[in-house]
Amino acid sequence: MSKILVVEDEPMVAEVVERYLRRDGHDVTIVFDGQSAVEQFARERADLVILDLMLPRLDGSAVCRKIRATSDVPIIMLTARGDERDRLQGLELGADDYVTKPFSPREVAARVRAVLRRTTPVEGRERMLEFDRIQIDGAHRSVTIEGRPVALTVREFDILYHLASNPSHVFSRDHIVASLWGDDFVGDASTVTVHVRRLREKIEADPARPRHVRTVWGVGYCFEP
Amino acid sequence: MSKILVVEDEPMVAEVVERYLRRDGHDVTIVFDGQSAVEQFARERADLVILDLMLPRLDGSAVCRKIRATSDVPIIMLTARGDERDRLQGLELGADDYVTKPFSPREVAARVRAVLRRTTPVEGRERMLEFDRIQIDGAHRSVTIEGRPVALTVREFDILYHLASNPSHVFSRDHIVASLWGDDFVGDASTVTVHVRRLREKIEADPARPRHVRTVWGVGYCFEP
DNA sequence: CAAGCTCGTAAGCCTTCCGTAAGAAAGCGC
DNA sequence: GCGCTTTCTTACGGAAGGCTTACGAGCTTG
Repeated sequence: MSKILVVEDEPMVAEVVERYLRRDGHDVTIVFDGQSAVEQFARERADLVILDLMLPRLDGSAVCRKIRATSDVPIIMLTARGDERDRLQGLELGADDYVTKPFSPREVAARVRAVLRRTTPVEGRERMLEFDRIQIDGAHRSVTIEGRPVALTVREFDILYHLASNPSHVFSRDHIVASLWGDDFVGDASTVTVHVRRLREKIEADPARPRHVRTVWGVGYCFEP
Repeated sequence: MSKILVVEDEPMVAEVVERYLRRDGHDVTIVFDGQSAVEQFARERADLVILDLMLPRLDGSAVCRKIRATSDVPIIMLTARGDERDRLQGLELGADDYVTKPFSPREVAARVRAVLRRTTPVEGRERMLEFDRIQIDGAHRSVTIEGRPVALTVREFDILYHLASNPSHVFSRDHIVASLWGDDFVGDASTVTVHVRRLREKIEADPARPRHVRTVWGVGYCFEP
């Protein structure tokens, strides 16, 4: 789901938090001191940072400043119990939220969900794509062909929607992989081939001679109304 | 969305709160002392006031009283850390809710949403949703299927109502949790799964093959008339 | 206070989906 | 037509997501 960087010097705390975040499907990286945090963040941008204020080598506020210098990534601070100074410092530095110790890992996970919901904008690309024979409803994630509803899987729908949002434009397999799976997908572009195959099985009258999802030899696929 | 007046003398805090409220689509005005608050409110009525109790020139309780003299606008108090006296004073003065410092901006935003939900009656709320086989009465919170009344629990009804108010629109579990439980719910979205299961048990002819509350794999649930 | 409901959590099962690999077929240049 | 590359097709094991069930806590009711 999202890449989260946890900066916490107490291994036990870090571990518990990690477990909870992983359960929410996040990709978690842990570092135990401030210096490593900055380095790690420079190396690989996270979608959210959980930052303890008390850290060895480089304290939380400094880390926050350094990160803020180059990024608007949401930051959740872990502060000592209700310390007024900490709080002000945190807000001043641009933390998006903070949790005071002692905290429950659940609470942290909940905050993470809330912040992510807030910061990752709801997909605005939920258009309705209508053609003579085929309608693709982005909001409902449903497809009808000649009035008949067709059940597509997540991948199939995403591919169809992607292609159909630019009719007769040719997309390479690599492009499709990058758009739908993300750049960090380690795998073969041939996966797309299989999905297209299954997609055709569902939406084409004759899957062997596709009419809507055409193959452009040596290049990729394109959607024709 | 709504016009909100923030009365807070600490610019940093005010700014963060403002940022959060704006993200929720509100129209935010900030003033830094009590006297200005009263004047500003007289000049332009707000839909909600966020009021620090400790203020220069004219303190929060006085401001609250003055505003209350002419308006029923919802007021959210910001009080010093868990000070019992402050809290009582706040409620006594007619505040609708209060948040104790130190607070997270997210918490304030959540309270604002909650208060607005409470105080501004949403149009179309408590509607009567009628379909061929199912009638859902929002006002009486009752449901009939083929003329036969069905007893649903609070959660079950809320979920059904939520889904049915947008037929064939797909809602993710997370979305449902956020809408019905609120942002500050600490818990698993799988709870929804269980409630849906129980709901189906009551309204579907064959719960294993649901007709009305359909699962959209990898996405969520949707209601079909 | 006992009985009954409702709700949230956890655990195991089951279905569906996904990615890969490998051989078959098709398109291209010659 | 012949080799070569690209795409199609198929099958399969693992993973992910959803379903189901059970249970304890909390609340209400009698």
